[in-house]
Amino acid sequence: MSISPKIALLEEYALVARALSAPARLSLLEQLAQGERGVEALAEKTGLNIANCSQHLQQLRRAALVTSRRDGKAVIYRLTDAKTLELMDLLRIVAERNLAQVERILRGLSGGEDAPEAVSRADLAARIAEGSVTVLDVRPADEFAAGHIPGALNTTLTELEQIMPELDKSAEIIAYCRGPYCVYAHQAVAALRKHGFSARRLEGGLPEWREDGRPVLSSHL
Amino acid sequence: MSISPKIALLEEYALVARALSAPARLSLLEQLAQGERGVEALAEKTGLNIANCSQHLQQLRRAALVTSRRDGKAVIYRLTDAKTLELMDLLRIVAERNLAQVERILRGLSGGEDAPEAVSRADLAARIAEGSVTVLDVRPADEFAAGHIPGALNTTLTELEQIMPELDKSAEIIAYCRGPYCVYAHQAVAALRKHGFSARRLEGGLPEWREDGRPVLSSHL
DNA sequence: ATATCAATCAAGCGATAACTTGAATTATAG
DNA sequence: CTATAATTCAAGTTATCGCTTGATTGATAT
Repeated sequence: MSISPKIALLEEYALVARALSAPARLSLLEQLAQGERGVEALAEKTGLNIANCSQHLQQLRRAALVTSRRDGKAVIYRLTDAKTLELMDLLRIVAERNLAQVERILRGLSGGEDAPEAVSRADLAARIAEGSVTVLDVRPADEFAAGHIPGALNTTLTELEQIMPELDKSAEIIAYCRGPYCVYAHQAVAALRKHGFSARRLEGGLPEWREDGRPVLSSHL
Repeated sequence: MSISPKIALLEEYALVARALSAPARLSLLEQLAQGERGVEALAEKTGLNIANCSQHLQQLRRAALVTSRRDGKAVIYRLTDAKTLELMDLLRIVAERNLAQVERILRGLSGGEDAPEAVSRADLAARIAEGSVTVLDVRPADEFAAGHIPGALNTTLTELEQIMPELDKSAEIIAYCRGPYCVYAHQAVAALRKHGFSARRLEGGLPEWREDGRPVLSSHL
């Protein structure tokens, strides 16, 4: 005898939520938000064992949050559509608004200082146009190469201190990274402010910037 | 040694998703979307054991999707804010758009027939104003009493066939129930159409209608 | 205070999930 | 056709989840 359609529906909705309920899978989704990737590349970026990574990706696929295609012997995964991003974002918003623990972690990232408000993407676009900001891309070099905001400077957190002397102290620095789940920009802003720079974080990251239809530059194809 | 803040953040986001990953909890949220309730009432409506129900509610509270207050010896739960509804809705949208299984279930609810498009709440409001529709509330009587669309007729699915003769065949019937997770309206529309009525489903349910700021009538306070 | 009712806590059971390891597929290259 | 590389499958272990049962807490009413 079949279970009630009501329960069957709820099971399906729950399946989608369950796919989002493991940190490892959220991490994979964050990577995929940057662009499509193969299993091996995703495993390396997220620090997962390859078989394990593949299994997580299959769960995401079952929940229809990602899709895959074959390219030779590789299988390339990507986000199904913008709704996946919306879900991730809403999840984060609810957690940030209501969970004390999240606030504590974010405060910790900012070195105890009060972090300034993030800059909206529209504001950044306007300020880039008038040339009054330095844009800092705080992601690994390969992700920067795959696509970044035109005119952005690329640095990792560890290199940041070394290149600080070269930065223009008179212009405000806007840092961004992979997106709302990524903490690099938070940490970069904290480090810069500690050294006397005027710095803020971009709201969202490259995926959101791209989603807005704003220009993205790739170093090599 | 503490884990990285990055992972800690993802754990928190995952906690919210996990709270949404059990059909029982989605069912509780659906009930709470109707209005605040005590544990016992929720247990009865969802068919859960009381202790079990309490535990599920606590998980929802840990994820900040619901809040609770004491009222005498009772503990009253309610949705934290509209974001919780948004999350539930987005979950449903992703599942409906991308999961074949969901489509199959929904088609089954409509008795194999092609179900007509749902009516938007704005359209219904306009048509109520001009008096050209019969509004049907397909929820249990107690929920109807607690709040319903003014002018709506209340019936359960089982009683529907008996009251059909009293219904105006010339006016279109718009059925609604608890909301997008609820299947009563789907089933009522299917039954009505099978009997030759012109019937459609309201998009969303009473919680969404109320959220829009539209009038809601309670039979007793 | 004691009794009562609503809700929560605590312990135990079966089922499921995450991760690891090693084998099996699938598509290309030689 | 065989070899190789990328991915998936399968099996096993440990941990966690959902549910049940019985005891406990917290707030009223007698």
